[in-house]
Amino acid sequence: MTPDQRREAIVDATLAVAIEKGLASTTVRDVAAAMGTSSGLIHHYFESMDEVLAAAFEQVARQDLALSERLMGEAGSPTSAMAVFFRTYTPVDKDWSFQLWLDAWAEAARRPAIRVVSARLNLAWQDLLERTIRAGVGAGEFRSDDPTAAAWRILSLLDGLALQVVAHGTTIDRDDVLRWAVRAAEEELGLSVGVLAG
Amino acid sequence: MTPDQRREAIVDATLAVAIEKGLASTTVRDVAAAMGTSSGLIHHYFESMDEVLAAAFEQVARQDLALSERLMGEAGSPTSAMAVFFRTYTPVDKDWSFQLWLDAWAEAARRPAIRVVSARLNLAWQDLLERTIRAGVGAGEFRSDDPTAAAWRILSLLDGLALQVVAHGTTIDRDDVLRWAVRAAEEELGLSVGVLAG
DNA sequence: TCGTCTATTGGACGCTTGCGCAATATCGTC
DNA sequence: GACGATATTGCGCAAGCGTCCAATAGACGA
Repeated sequence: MTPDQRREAIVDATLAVAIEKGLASTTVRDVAAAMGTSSGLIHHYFESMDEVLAAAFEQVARQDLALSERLMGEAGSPTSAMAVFFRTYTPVDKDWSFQLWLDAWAEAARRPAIRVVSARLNLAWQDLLERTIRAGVGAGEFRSDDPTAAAWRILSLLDGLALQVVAHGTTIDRDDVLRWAVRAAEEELGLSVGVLAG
Repeated sequence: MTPDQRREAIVDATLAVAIEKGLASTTVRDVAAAMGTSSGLIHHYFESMDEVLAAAFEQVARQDLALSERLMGEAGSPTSAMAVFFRTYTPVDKDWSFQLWLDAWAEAARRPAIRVVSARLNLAWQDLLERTIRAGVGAGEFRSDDPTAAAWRILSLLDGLALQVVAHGTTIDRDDVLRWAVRAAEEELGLSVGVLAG
């Protein structure tokens, strides 16, 4: 294995563990066991465990963003791009990804490395939404007098609702999140009810 | 010190530590040191550290809720109660309180005691909002075909936006949060622009 | 004054953590 | 085939954690 491959393997293994145990309780030994190697190897490629965790979080967050960005780009119109956004942002089988976001937000205030990554990626999501909204307004599909605010509102409402599902699991369920967020977005963008659903 | 006073002292000390170090990395020894007592004493009053942390978080969250509930109750109408809600939910000088919410949401998945408290208090906030909305609809001040969903949307949008300020500090600022959330709520409840502001 | 009950101490226990380090395996190069 | 570089091992270290417990201190009623 080349150094680059090995670094990648470490990040992948870290991710696999973090999915099950959470970012905060992922240990060097866990990662080593997941790779089938020794724990010392990880410190041969990374200065500290914090850097490993930050790299893992960044990878997952960037992959999710890249996937949504690609699928939204392939959509035929801003309206269907927005529908794709809702489907890809709230996948049923990826609670662990959102749990990583919760961990990151909580840790951001105290860990500069995490704050930088988290802020950059949140901004990137908002930017993706804002560009889509502006395109929709330009194409006459959406109506919005403040695309910046609209993008933040759509994103933050989804975050706030999804948070309830992932953190508590009992307050509201996944269907509520998607239904309520989609409905708010339709209102926000001047669309008729049901256009963004399904 | 009576048992009640001691319990209270433990919770207070835990809070003081948690505000600085975060809920997740507050240890028994930290709390004992903050009180100037031994660590064993804490386990004489609490079954586990999880319960201490949950009690500390609950104290802050219940105080905030009680304050909002009281002030909203003193408001003359559902509309002004809703305006009071926005002013009390986003206080300038209490970032640390919202930071504890972030900690709690992230830890909820791993610590049952925290999950229970966090879920209960989130539900209580939603319930407070839902009751206000229903009162407003009954009084002919609001328009809403689903007060439950409306309450969750208003609360979650505010959480999602506030999260950006507290976690990152750079993406958006406090004024944006209040302005955007208020605007969305006015839309949600069929109010004219500016009614909930100031 | 004595006895009892409880608050409080302070350290031991077992476990886990990130990290460092000497020893070993592996592999490309001459 | 030998050698040097480096990838990899596996264990040890010191520190930290929550929890538990025997011992002590102190207050209060009999």
